[in-house]
Amino acid sequence: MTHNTAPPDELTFWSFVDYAVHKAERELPSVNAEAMRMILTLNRATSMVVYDLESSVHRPRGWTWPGFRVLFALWLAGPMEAKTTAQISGMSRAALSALLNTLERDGLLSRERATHDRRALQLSLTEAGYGAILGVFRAHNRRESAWAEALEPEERRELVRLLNKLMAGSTDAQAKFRN
Amino acid sequence: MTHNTAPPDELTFWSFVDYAVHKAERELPSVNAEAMRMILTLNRATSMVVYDLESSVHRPRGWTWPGFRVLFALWLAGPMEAKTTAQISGMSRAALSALLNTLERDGLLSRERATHDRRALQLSLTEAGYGAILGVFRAHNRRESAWAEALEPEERRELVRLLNKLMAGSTDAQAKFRN
DNA sequence: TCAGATTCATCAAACATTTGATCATTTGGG
DNA sequence: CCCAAATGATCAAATGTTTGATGAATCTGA
Repeated sequence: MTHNTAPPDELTFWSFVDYAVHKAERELPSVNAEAMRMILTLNRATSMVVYDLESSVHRPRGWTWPGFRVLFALWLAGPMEAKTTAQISGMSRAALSALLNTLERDGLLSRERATHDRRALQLSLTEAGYGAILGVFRAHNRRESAWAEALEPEERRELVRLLNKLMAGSTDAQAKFRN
Repeated sequence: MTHNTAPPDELTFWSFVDYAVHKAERELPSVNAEAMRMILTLNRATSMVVYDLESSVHRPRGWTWPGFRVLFALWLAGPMEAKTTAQISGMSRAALSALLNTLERDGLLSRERATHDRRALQLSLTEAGYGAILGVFRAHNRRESAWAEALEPEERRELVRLLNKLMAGSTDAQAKFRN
């Protein structure tokens, strides 16, 4: 660092955003500080929400966040091919393959060869899996509600609108998507 | 599912948000759909941004997202105790311990026992680490800029404001934070 | 029809993360 | 002063993720 400004005494996960943006602006004049702040804030906010949900809802019930995502998709969209499950729950096919070992072992879902294409895999919730996702989702949604109360209804809609616009713009940005 | 509505043919990572919220509303009348939509959208948007950054910037350079976060913190805040690094880069002390093995092996940072407390660890970037983070951050920031262009300047500020408000409200929500 | 290309799933190795245990050092109270 | 409690770091085992390779089934075009 050219100008070695000491960091404030208590630098936290959250206050680091402000600190980092200002520091980067001073050190690297070419930086796009607006963009940096937006992406950094987005990541930190999401990280806090996920940490809370995972540690207060999922882990205590012996679940993981990725496991929840798979069971959630299967609960809402019904039995489907593994390829689709990977798509809509946001993971690679290889990652899902590994994850399925745990979920199947725990008796939450079943893997079956598809009849129309013997390469493909058909996934479906077991009875136990169906009962479990119902209860876990209720707890999950209660925590979501607690988070949502931080904003006014109008603000929540605006946040969703802005995030949707961000995603819609990702094609222009030539963003990389999962296969 | 009580009403077995077939999912639309092409259910994608992104379109699943809408599908899931509507379906959950029908199946589970007690659901807080607003909250569900907000958190789901937040997670998916962030996930897309992170996937793009990691796969187009970090992985091709042999870096990982968590490794970048650590080097980034160290670059901006300067040498510091490992405990602080874990705090501001958002990981547990145990996770950082494991991550340091890789980063140290790759010659990007150095671990030293702190002089004032021989239990504590002092972390600092090596010359190589300093040079590397500079280059990687530049590329990282260019991708951030591309994402940011999806929104108008005023919208970017509003998004940041809303996310900050969400975080500020997390104390009221009794959210769980990392130790 | 059949051989090459494509698609689906899994495996392997490296990496990162979680919880809970262990070990070393420091601190604080009697 | 000294021992118990607290603190900092690491380890161990289980889980999940990435990239790249492999094997099986399906498709395609000559």
